[in-house]
Amino acid sequence: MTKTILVVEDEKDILNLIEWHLRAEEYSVLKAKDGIKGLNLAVEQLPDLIILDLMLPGMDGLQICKALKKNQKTENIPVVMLTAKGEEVDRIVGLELGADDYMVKPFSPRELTLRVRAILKRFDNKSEAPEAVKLKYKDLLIDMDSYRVWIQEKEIALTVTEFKLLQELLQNKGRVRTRDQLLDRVWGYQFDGYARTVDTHIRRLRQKIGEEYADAIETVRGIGYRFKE
Amino acid sequence: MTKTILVVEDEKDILNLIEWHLRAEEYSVLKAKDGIKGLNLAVEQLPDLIILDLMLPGMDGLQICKALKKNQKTENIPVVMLTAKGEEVDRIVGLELGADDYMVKPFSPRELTLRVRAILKRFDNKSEAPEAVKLKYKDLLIDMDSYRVWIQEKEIALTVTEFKLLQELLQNKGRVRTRDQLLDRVWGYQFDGYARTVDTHIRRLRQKIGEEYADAIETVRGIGYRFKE
DNA sequence: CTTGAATTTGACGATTATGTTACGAAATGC
DNA sequence: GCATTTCGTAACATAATCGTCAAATTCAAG
Repeated sequence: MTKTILVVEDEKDILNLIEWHLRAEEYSVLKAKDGIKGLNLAVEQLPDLIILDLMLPGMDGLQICKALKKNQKTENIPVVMLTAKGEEVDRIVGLELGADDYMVKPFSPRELTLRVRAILKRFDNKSEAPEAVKLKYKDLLIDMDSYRVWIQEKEIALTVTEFKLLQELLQNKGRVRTRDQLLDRVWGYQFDGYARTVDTHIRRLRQKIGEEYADAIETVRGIGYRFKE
Repeated sequence: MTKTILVVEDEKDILNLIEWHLRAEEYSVLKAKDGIKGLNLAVEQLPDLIILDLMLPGMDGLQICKALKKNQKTENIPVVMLTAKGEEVDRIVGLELGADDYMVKPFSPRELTLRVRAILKRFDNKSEAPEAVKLKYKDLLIDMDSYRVWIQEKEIALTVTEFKLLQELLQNKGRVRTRDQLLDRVWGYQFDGYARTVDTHIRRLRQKIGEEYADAIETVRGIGYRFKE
């Protein structure tokens, strides 16, 4: 679970400094001193994050970034761009080309590690979502990307609430979700409505998906609902 | 079971406002007006949640947070950081240092109490979840996640009360539970029914799980019941 | 073996949780 | 800005579950 970070930087001292601080934070570090090597390493090792100097021999940071974002394998790896003071004009360009953050040299080690941690956390969450974009139960298929549902190839029109409810139940197939849990996760914790609201939506959902699948949403009396395993 | 919340905030008005709203929600409130006192109170009283202003005299929110997370006794207490608008830069830092949520002033009382409730719930679940979710005795298997019970792969339909009763006995395999204990733990301490009620449910339970397993629930005359080791 | 207490058992009415439908308000789309 | 959809709530219907009671049975002690 320890994260790997690729650092592409031609100035040896800075490279080592960064490496040292990242290792202190228990990250695994890969190093490259020019753009070509950096790009190759990135594709081979698929690190969890890439720190990229803007000015590089061989192939500069912008080009590498562009290349990374074009490659399906690497397009989702977050990139932090390092720029020297005075290169500020290029900031926007760098971000537009797909970099996810930047830092202006000189930066403090503390700033670096905080930034890295923050970005990794952000992308962790991101990558959790796309994990399962599609859920299935028998011939019922739901696509979390497009918020659509099919039963035997035929699309079923669900409202957003119904969709989320179905998704939440299906995602936890076999586990009972209490009404409170469902309210929290489908409606959001800021909603303070009645638990009966859940019932009503369960009812509508069941109606729309037809008897066979309606029965798959089991009522656990006194607790809540559960999608049949 | 009423939760205690420590509020560390130097502005008297805000402190009282927060206190008032939390009390309205039946929380027990501790107050501190500077960081040092806050930290001491936290360690002494071990509240269930700490609301921490970022800007404080004596010792600022970040330092306190850091200190709390270093102390084994307090490291698992959730912290909500309060930041004034414009201090947003510190958000990440605050969260990185272990705060579990933050709120930007000014916030509405409603937002506060909802947030508090959500966080407490989240942490409640955390400490409950890692418990064993499955119990076994011979070919009898119970799954606390789905509230289901099987005997030799065949599912047995139990009501929630029966399920909890079985679970309670099985969890304390070999130990005798008095009827009063069972009433407390299965029905809840607020229930004031007769001990005979337990008998009836034991009866129904025994009936449903079949002779072999019925016999595993032993009657300890004059005391209560015990699940055979 | 007798006896009283404890437990088992079955029945029943009460209670409670959920299903169902309807309706007005809010959100959404055109 | 109007028409339509979607939502949350309430009210009622239905069904599952419960707690209590009382009679039957078992148990243990003498």
